[in-house]
Amino acid sequence: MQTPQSPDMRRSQAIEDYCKAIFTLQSRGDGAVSTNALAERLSITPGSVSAMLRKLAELGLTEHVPYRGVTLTEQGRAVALEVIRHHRLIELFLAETLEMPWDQVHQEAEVLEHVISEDLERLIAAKLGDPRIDPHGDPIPSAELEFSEVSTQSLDSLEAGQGGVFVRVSDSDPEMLRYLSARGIAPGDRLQVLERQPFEGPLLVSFEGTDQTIGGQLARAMRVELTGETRLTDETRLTGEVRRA
Amino acid sequence: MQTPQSPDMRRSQAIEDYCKAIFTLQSRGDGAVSTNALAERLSITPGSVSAMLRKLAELGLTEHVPYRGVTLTEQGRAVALEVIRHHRLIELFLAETLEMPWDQVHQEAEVLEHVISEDLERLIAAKLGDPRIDPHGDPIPSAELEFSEVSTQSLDSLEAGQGGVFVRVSDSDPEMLRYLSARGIAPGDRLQVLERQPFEGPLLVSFEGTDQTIGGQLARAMRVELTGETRLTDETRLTGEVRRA
DNA sequence: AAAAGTTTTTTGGCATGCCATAAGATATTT
DNA sequence: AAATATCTTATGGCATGCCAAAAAACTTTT
Repeated sequence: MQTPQSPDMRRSQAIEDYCKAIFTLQSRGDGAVSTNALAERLSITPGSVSAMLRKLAELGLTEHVPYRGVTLTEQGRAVALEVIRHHRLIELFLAETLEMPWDQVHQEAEVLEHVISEDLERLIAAKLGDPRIDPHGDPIPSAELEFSEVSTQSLDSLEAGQGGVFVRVSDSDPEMLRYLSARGIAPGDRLQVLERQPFEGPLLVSFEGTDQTIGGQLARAMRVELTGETRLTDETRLTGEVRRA
Repeated sequence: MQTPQSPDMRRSQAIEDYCKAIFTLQSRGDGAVSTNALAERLSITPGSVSAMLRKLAELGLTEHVPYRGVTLTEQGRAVALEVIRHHRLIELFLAETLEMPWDQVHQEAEVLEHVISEDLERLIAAKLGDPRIDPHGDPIPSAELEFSEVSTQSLDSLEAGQGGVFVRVSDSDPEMLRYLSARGIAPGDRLQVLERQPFEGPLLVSFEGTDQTIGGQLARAMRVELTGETRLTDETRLTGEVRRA
């Protein structure tokens, strides 16, 4: 009576998740994505990934050189961008229209992104005024899947003296979101690293108005768009003296 | 690392669909639901249904007497009602908040009903003001899964002279919804059957203000809550003369 | 009521999607 | 080249569906 599972089986949820994960990993470390990295990201075993990569390649979504890693084709990139667009539109929609707490929208979007129709996507985008940025500060691909990639780096990678705009935090950790929110930190805030403690210690960071000590996973998850300016003198850097914006 | 498919496998989409279908069929024809009826409803083969019913029984969602049909347990009924609540809340939400066309919401809800969280359900319900009726005129189970079943019958089953309120139409057929909508007919309208043509012919039905000729599948899909009043005289019934409300 | 036919249900074999484990293959580092 | 890290290749399992054939139950005929 009707085709079994999905009408278009080139697009299961698992496949979309793989494309998304490859895309994200690809834009961090450049070049091909390793099987292991992918496995870790998706919380499955490398063996499973390996099998799936064969399928993705057959479908024309990726190019996979054995033992060398995988990259997305144009087609695969389109799949990834569409899912990411869905994800971020949904996050914003849930937060704005339904007032869902900021730290909860990701989890919900993770499922919904695979399930909404193109029509619903359009309606949501229209309702929100075709936004380009989601509540975590991530850019939202346009309907035509254009994507303005802003090159960011983790807060943890900054040197003392470097500053920029805190654009987003990995959206997958509600704990972090809650924590940052409670500390009054939000995407869009300008920041500057005042001091780095040695031995992988925390950073002293000046946000608009307040100074905060941030380290560990948090510093690694927070993404910063560099502005390049150095505003600290050698002296202040050495003493750790604080400079207000 | 993690349980394979669904975190709570007592609740896959397929399982929810079975419960919903059994519930619906059970409230139409009373008593147990036959394997075949279920198979037809779900557009799968009886063989597949048979296998699945064993699993449902193991999970405590149904009681299945071989060759005698299946009924829902309390637990199964709860699953069905929850999914139905999701479905109808989503339909209403899409129609009201996102202005999705009336004839499209069902299809979208059919998928979303299985994936929204309890939290999202609450937010949607709150946004809509905890409604009790969905856009098709179907009642929405409460958060506590109380369900006010209104006994309805198909328009086709009415005799000339009988009247009532058109409460809903099977929501699964967008064509019908479009058609009715174009004809200016909507759930909530009062109606009265003026005349039945013999040989399974169409009915002449008076809606608020206008008279319509309705037959075939349409008359069978439209559900009416009887009011019991007979407003036509013998004479008008015979002549088919129209009486306005 | 027994026999025969029809319908409904179950059984058994098979396919697909996706993941796991274990063992072997290849790269990289030392 | 040996050790280590990384990747692939079986192989197996689970969920869900299909089809075809066997079995059970109802119906009709005799």
